Amino acid sequence: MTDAAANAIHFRHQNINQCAECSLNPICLPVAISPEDLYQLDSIIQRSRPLHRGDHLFWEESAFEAIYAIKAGSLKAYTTTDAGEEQVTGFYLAGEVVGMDGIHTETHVSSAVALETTSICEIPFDRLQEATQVIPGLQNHFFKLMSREIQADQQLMLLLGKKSADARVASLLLSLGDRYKRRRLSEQRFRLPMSRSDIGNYLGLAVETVSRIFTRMQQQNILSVEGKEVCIIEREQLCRISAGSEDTSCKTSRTGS
Amino acid sequence: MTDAAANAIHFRHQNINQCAECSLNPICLPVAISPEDLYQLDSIIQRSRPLHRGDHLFWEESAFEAIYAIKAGSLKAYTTTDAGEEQVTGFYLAGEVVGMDGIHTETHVSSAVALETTSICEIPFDRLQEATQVIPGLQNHFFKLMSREIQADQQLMLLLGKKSADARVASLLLSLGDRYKRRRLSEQRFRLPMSRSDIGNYLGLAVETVSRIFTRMQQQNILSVEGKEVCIIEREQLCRISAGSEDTSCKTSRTGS
DNA sequence: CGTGATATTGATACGCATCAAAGGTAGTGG
DNA sequence: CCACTACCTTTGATGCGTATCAATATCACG
Repeated sequence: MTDAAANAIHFRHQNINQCAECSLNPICLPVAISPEDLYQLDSIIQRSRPLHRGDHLFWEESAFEAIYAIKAGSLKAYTTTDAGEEQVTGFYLAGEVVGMDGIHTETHVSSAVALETTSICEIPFDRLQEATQVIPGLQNHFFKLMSREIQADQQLMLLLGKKSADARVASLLLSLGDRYKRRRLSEQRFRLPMSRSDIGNYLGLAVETVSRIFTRMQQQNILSVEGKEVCIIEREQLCRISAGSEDTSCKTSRTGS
Repeated sequence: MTDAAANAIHFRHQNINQCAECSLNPICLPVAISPEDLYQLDSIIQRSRPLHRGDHLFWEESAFEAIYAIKAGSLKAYTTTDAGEEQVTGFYLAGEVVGMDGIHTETHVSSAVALETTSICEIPFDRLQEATQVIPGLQNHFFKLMSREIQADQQLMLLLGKKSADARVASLLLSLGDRYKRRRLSEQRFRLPMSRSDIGNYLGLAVETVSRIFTRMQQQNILSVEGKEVCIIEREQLCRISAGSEDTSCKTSRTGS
């Protein structure tokens, strides 16, 4: 056992176990871990930094050293193309884990930047790996986290490859709703932490297109949008649009394989 | 060859260790594992099935039980949208590992089908997890494999979200070349295992568009295409097209994997 | 209250999908 | 071996969806 770990155990009686008390406990990394093991996990987590809007958590091409759980706030991740433009690869909300892209090359292939004031739990990867060898459920849980990232990415690929602009926006809104719901927040009424430009970039659309779709959906009483505040009025309809089966200006099947 | 490696192979002659003798050894799962551990890994791998063109390795929504290393041949993975169309999410060549999408939900979220006659090494996931607790480098290597999948997906997202049709096709060709190169095959001249329709689906393009781009690039002497046989003549140019800027300088070999 | 960033709205242009049809290729059975 | 079918690929003509350009309008913030 390392000195640091020994220290951590020494401190555990004086220091509160933040993981155990964190409201995100059921959806973050510590899920399904016994209380004793939770102490150990807690001990390797660093919680130094509060980021402000625009601050970077890590940069593309920087050395990969840790993964990061979001305690509060939100981030966007993006890569830079050879031509110098940025492509937003994901939005990360409280309770979600970011930075797993760098494991392979030991260098981050994306940058992560705070969209608002954001608190981070930093988990050094080498320490985490040691912990996975000891704490029973942790390795599997971490595998699942990575697998979820893969699933999410594949959903986005599908969206970018096949769906219309309206379907893309609808999908994003539904996804955000789902994720807020996991945190016991309202699924229908929430605040978009990112700009229209970020949304467009993420969805492969021009800003103007995103804006137009928001206003059109508002006119059709599917949404209510006031700046960054969104309220989903007709969830059913949004699902239908997201799935591609729209009745207004409907186009049926495209590219039948 | 090192003495250790020589010994290992000698030792193996009594109990055949296919992993040790596999030509894909340096790029597949067993990379960076000691000969003794390799033997243990080998023991949990099942090599029963040779797939024929069109045979499925696993189906979407089937239970997740194993991951699969490709010994020879190639696969495509795809998901099915709510509307019933398929979206190709990836092509997998010899030496690559497929099926990691299912870990999270314990159910596959994509199907995998052979593009040609294909040999598979099946690795039961529960056995693999046990092995990662014992074999030092294996857990890390597996993390890296998953991370590589995430990186590849993000490259594709970038491609689908930002790039022109020509850039998409160029990127795919360069990626395939890179991957063949890893296997010590020609980077410039290879056979496309998938149909034009698969390519179009994967890249978010119509079949006709893919076809047109192939012919145009052939006219410009960038490629030579004869059916499924492709030869990259002007790699530099292809890089430039892939990067999106028709005349800025080409970077060195793109990762792509 | 001014100043730059962000968001909306309209007009036009262009890339790619779609439709249509011919040309190739592989696989099958007479 | 050839003929035949079914599928895959290529090529051309046309239209739609979304980007782009341009001009306000609105918000954030010192």
